[in-house]
Amino acid sequence: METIERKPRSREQTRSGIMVTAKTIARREGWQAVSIRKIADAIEYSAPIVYEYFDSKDVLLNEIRNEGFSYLYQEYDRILKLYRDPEKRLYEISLIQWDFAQQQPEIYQVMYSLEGAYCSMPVYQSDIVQAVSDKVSEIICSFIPKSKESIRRLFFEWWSISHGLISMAMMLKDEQSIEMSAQVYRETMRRFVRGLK
Amino acid sequence: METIERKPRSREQTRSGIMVTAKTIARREGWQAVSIRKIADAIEYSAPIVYEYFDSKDVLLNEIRNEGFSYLYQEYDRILKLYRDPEKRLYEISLIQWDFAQQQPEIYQVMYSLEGAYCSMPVYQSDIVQAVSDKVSEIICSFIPKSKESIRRLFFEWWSISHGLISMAMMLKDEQSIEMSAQVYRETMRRFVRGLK
DNA sequence: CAGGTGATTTAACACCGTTAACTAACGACC
DNA sequence: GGTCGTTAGTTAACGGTGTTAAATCACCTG
Repeated sequence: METIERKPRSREQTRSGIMVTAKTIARREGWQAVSIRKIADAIEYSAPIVYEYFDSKDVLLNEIRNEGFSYLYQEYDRILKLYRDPEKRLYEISLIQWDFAQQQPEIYQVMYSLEGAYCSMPVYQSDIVQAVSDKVSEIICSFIPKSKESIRRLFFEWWSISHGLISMAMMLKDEQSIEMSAQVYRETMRRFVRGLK
Repeated sequence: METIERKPRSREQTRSGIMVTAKTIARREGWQAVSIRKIADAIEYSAPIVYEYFDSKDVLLNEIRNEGFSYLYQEYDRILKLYRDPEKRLYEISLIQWDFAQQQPEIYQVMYSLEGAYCSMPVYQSDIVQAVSDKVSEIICSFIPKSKESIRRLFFEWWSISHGLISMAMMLKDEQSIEMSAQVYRETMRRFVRGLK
């Protein structure tokens, strides 16, 4: 039997409200300013309510991280349906990575524990991260089928180069124009993709 | 009559003791476990004493970060005296970056605000970071003299690729052998250096 | 009406960074 | 000797954190 909704919000609404609020505060004031009490205030509840939805702050951050990887997974899928050429595919996926980091920096930060957005759970223990890795690895493999080991190395290299340029651009955003960083990113990723064949 | 059990230490000794202790705790338990009180306990003083030496925790972390960049500066200098070939120079400097991150991960973390080692002060405002940047830029310039803008882009690219591989290797250290990461690092940096001429 | 049940809050604990107020020891001067 | 100022070091406190146990309140059922 469905209970009557006293509050105009369903359980799922409240849950996602907590996540949205956390991200909003993080975007405005940085992750280190995100506290359970501040989130509770914003959603007009008391602090312990947050623990009805998330076992700890750590799992809340982990959920947001997974949300980020999940979004990337979707977008990668979209690209795979749009293009057939492996070169085009990998390059477009690289661009998605960049755009994502620009448009939702607070999520990107929590995904890689950047700028005080600490999440103790290791990334690789998440299924969605594994799925994203597999998807990209597959594209690299479709380039030139190589040994599993080689594919793994190339994926590691692609991921690292992309992440390195993105995180460094974030770090230097106040002294180096985003447009210049974006140019270097595009050139570098294009060169990497070309170098694969 | 109870005597003072605390060893008489000079001001400079105490100061560096604080920094060493902070790094030791960070190495053992991670940066998020480093607190002023814990440091004070370890050096057998009360918490406010730490503030006699550092205005805030932020300043303390910034000092440790600068110490890290200062070490790199020294090592880069050593390389410049050892080799004349620009290609060799840049490659060796890349290797120093890697070794440093492996041997003193806690310092590397605070240098780039990784893994909860948050330091609010922006890196580029530090003179020593500027000096390190200039040194590497000079080497890149000695390769093929190009426009200031091009040098800047190449330095940004070198720094990002190196940092990307290092931070990703750190992140995946429990599921991907360091030796494999090191191999990819060496190959990638070698390829980058070769590509410059 | 009484009782139970689930949602929600209050109060508390043990920490955190940071600062003000206090104490104990020491040397200088009268 | 006694009084002062200085200094090193402490304790105690403030407002904040994540987290949990206990208390409260609104509602449905018997």
